[in-house]
Amino acid sequence: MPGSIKLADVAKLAGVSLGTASNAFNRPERVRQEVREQVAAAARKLGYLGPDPKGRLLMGGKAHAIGVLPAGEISVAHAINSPFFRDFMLGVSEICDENRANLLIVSGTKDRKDWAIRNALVDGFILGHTGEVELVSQRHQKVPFVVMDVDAGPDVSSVRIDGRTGARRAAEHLLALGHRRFAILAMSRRPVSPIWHPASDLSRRLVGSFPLDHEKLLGYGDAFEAAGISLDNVPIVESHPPTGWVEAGASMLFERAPKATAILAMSDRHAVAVLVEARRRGIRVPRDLSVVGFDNAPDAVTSDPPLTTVAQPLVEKGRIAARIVFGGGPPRQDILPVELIVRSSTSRPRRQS
Amino acid sequence: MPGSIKLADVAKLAGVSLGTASNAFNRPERVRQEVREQVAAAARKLGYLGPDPKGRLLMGGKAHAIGVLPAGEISVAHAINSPFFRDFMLGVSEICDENRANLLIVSGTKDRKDWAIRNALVDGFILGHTGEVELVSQRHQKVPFVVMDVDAGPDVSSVRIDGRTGARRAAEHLLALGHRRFAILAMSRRPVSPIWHPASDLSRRLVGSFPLDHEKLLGYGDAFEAAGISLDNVPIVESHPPTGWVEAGASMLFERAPKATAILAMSDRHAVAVLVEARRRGIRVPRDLSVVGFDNAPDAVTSDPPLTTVAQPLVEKGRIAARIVFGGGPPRQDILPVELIVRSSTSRPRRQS
DNA sequence: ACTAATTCTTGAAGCGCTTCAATCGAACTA
DNA sequence: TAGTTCGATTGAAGCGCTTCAAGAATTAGT
Repeated sequence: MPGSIKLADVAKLAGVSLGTASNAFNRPERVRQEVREQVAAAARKLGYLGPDPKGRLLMGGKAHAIGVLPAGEISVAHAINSPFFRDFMLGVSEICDENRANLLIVSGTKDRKDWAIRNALVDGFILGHTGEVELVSQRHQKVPFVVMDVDAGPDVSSVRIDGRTGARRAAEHLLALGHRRFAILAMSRRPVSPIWHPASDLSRRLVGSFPLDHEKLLGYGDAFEAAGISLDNVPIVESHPPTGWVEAGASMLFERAPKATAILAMSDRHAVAVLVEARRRGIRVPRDLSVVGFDNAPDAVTSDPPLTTVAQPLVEKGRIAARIVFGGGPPRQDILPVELIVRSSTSRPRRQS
Repeated sequence: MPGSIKLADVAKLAGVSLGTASNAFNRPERVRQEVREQVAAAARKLGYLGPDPKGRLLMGGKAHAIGVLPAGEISVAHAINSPFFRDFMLGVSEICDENRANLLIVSGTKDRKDWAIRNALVDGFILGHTGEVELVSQRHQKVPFVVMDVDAGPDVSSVRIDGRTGARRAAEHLLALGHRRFAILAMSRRPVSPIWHPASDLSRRLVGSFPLDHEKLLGYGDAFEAAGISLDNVPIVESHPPTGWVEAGASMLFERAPKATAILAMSDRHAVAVLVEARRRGIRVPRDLSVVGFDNAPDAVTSDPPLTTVAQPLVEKGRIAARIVFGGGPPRQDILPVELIVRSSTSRPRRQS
């Protein structure tokens, strides 16, 4: 509404100065009771609901909100739809509640994120693992922020997990069960259709991945190597969960790597896709095929069969990240532990090798 | 950072006026290429990332975000955890993405909501069905808003469902199957332990409910009446889902209304709690007990057995609400259709009456 | 070459509020 | 009564940016 009442109007009607009116609202104790009531009365009469936050903000005020940018180029809708994100946000929102702050979810492609980082009205940011460009620009921002799942150096707070160890545990588990023929369903962070990587130089393997995804690959490799298997001989399919192409990725895996007895999936979302696709093809898990996921997202428990997976403390991760943003202390780098959780999607292979 | 660079600094270094510098960023076409580059260069040199949104905001700018206040007194964490809310938010976020806006989730108790409504930096609000006090104060706000699931009169936009009809369909379905002994697990919006309503005056039945919940009660009543049953003789337990007391509510229902052959649950969350509690007690659904939910939230499909429920178009509801906020047209009141979906949680009662 | 029509820039006036040094008054000494 | 105190007000100076009328520079028109 144009010409809406402002604090000045209230002050005038109450017969006090602007400053006093402001105090009446924000520091009542500094204003005589009588005057306070006059101001309140004037406000009521004019239908004034209190100082406009826009004005307050400018003068060094807080926005009472922190922003979260999900990882990768995904929409808010996709983010909310992801069990991983949801658990993470649970932790974040818990701390927001504690700090009486709101939660702003920002999304979209890189361009849009850059824009958002500069324009969002928040007191701090939690950045889903994001490229260096954004990091650099962040440096100059005056709001605290934390990056997830990537080491951005000692000047930047980050919270991540030991992905390499986690992935190694997953592969070791399968090796211990006797598996020797593997396939990997890898994470892509870009919205493209599944990519088949038959056997090639490691460094050129994942095209749409983030550092964490590479770490996982290395972790699988660590375990393989100890067992005398070369990661370079393990087929890989890379696929992007939010767009729903992950089922196609699982399908591609079955088509092109039919001899694998065990599949290492870089997320539970990927693993569930394998489960679904396996059932569609009449392949029984874990009898005919073992599958191990990553994250221990909520759907790892509800899937059929429940997933053997590498658990990361998603909720706690959210809490820590949010605390860092609110706390605003010196930069710190947290690395959270991971843990293999064995459920029912893995077993010995039917016939050795 | 105190003393951080501002637009004025950039302007000075570039040797142009403040106004021109502003235009260089916001309306590049109005500035000569050469000058534009000077400004850009100056900005780069100073590490200036573009106009601070706080300043922009004041001069009638947009916050590029809309706020969502979940219904009832719940935390952001609880809200995110609710499948109902998630589906709804999916629709909202879709429209936010379209409008390149962010999504602010506000939560908490009434006090905090009032505060948030006045202070959140957003261009509009979606209010989970909320009491009149908040409505009234909203009237004076200058941002567009829409209320969910409650008719707030012709001056206020609202989106709701025909809860009464939906509830009637649910009860009619059970009646048609031959059920005569019912119990209702009702919705409470307040974080209190379950409340037992044996048989009393209708108007005093639900203590922590919202209008929609009352509508549902009336809908059940409509069906009962047509079958010669009085709603007043149907036992009711009222419970609050977010706090986890809903399982206790289901349990209370089994304790105090052991003879019911069918349970009408006001949400799928309630219905699932009944399912869980039934299994715990060795009561088989639908053989020994029929259960019908409400909402058709995601978990209605994944529950065991899948729920017979009254579907409401949750995602679409979110879309419509968000469009109203962004569209900002004249107030409108939408009523969305509901539809009974029969799955496997209902069947004929084992022995008549 | 000179005026008319354009395109660019400028400077100043806010946007709505908070802050803070300075002022005012009244209650309190001595 | 004059001199202190101390809390309650005031007034003006911003916060960082956008806007807009008005002026300057450039281009077009004849």
